[in-house]
Amino acid sequence: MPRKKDFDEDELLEKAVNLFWKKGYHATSAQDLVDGLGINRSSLYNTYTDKRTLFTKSLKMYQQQRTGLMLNTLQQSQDIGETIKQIFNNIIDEDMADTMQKGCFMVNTAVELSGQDQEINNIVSANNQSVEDALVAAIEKGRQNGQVLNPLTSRAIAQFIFATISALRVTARSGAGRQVMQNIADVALYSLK
Amino acid sequence: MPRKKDFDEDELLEKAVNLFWKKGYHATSAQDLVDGLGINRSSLYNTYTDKRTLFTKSLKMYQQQRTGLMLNTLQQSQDIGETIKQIFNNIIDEDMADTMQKGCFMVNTAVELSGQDQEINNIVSANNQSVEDALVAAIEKGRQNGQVLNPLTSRAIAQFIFATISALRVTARSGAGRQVMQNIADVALYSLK
DNA sequence: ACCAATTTGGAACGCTTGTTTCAAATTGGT
DNA sequence: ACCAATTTGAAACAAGCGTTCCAAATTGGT
Repeated sequence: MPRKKDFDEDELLEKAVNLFWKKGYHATSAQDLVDGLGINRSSLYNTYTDKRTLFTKSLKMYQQQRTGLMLNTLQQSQDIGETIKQIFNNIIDEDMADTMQKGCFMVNTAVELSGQDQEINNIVSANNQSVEDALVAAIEKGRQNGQVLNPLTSRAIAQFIFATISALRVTARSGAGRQVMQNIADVALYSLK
Repeated sequence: MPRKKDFDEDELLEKAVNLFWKKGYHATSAQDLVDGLGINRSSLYNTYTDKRTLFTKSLKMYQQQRTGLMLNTLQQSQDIGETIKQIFNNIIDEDMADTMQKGCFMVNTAVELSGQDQEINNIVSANNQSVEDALVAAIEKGRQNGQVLNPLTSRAIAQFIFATISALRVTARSGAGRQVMQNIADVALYSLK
């Protein structure tokens, strides 16, 4: 049998995530990837097929990790107000800790590519839908426990919360400071009361 | 004296806006611009210097037109709730009428480039600030007229409204339908009550 | 009608893009 | 120790990128 790869595929995929996340698909060149992953061109191409496939794999890995965390948080929610506040705070802390202002890989990709690439549009849409559905379930549960007084539908509120999350991450990517982020989250939370 | 240009610079600039708006900076090639504007390469380069300059001019034109309209609307506001609702509805109508799902040129650009290009970052930041300030003024006025019960600061609310506008346009760019857009706007408006 | 200024068209530039090729190096199994 | 499979490195690929060049065409002013 042959020799084994002397690098870890997933570890490299994580590096690819960060490269694409920072500069987007078009602005990240094959050379950037070779340099950033620290492997040879050949290895890159015979491991990940091509740039687009590597991008797709990167996006899927990101989605599983990040969205997975959020779905868990929502499923374990006991107090919907606290849960949403916690989600907002996590986002704010993460974005403020990121010196590269990367924002959200999923949102960035949606803006850059979802109008021009059907497969990527599907990944983005499926992700949005799963988060939205988890939000609906958590809000519905909170409503039954008397935690939600807002008379609008749970789905409408869920779509609003999701939109606010997107907005926070676009805001962070544009270089806003913590106070702005906190203000947006505070006003959004106020609307749930 | 020499012959005059046989095309209108601003008219062509508007075409450039639409091209960059649709596909973004990196994905719009010089060839796309030549085809889309319908002029020769030479004319393009000796009129607009280069691709980056053309992009910058396009972005500034968009900013003056769109933001100008919004600032006017806000300055003439008599009922802040109605004004915000009207702004949201205009955005929804415009986005739903756009078969190309272009979203907002300013938001798209912020996501694609503002982290990597200082000059463009400045244009985006200045734009955001002017809209935010106009929102603060209009909210402040509404507050004095008893139209705003929300106890949070006018600036916080302004930043939230601006974020919601961004979110609406990212949502539209991702391909969402009218109902989703309307739901987001409805919940956001509820928070002003 | 002519001159001078400017635009125009088309070819060509050098460079970077994403991708492929292939021989050499490496390694596990027998 | 050898074979077979696989990875690796470096060079090369064609295609497309943004940009420049220059001769030809066009036009206003005198």
